Amino acid sequence: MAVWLMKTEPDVFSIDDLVKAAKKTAPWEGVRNYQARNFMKTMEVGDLVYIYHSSCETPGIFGKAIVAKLAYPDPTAFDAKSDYYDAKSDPKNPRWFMVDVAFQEKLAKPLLLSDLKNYPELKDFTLLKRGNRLSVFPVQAPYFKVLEALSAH
DNA sequence: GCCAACGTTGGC
DNA sequence: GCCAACGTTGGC
Repeated sequence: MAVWLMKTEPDVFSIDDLVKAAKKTAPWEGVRNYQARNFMKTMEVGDLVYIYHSSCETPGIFGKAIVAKLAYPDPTAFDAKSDYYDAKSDPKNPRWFMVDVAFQEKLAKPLLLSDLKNYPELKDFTLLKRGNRLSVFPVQAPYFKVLEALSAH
């Protein structure tokens, strides 16, 4: 089982929105970055996903989800009315993909970015690396262990 | 293929 | 709102 982190702006889609979604499952639409897309294409059903809230008052990891469906074409790329529309994505050769994620849990104690920065063992964690803007990336085992330990407190 | 200009991300 | 960092675009 692989572990991932996916960012979302809670004003747009939050962990609470995932709780409220039908079957507590939602398509992770709107990713328009090739590296993030490529990571989603390698996800497997059952993989763990940390849900991170960005561009908000208190950025941090607020919950966990599970990959519920393998990557498939993101239909919003073909919808001219969507914010995520991409005229250059050909339906016959889709450019953008997404997975479905199913809610697993909200963290009793969120892992706030401001707190995570205090742990030297997370210094090289992708999330905390200078200039990191990637919205989907793998969480390596050592960092997974630290995050699990911290969220268990 | 280079690289300047531009757009986006995201913390603060 | 600011701005650093990064990705993408497009002229050459």
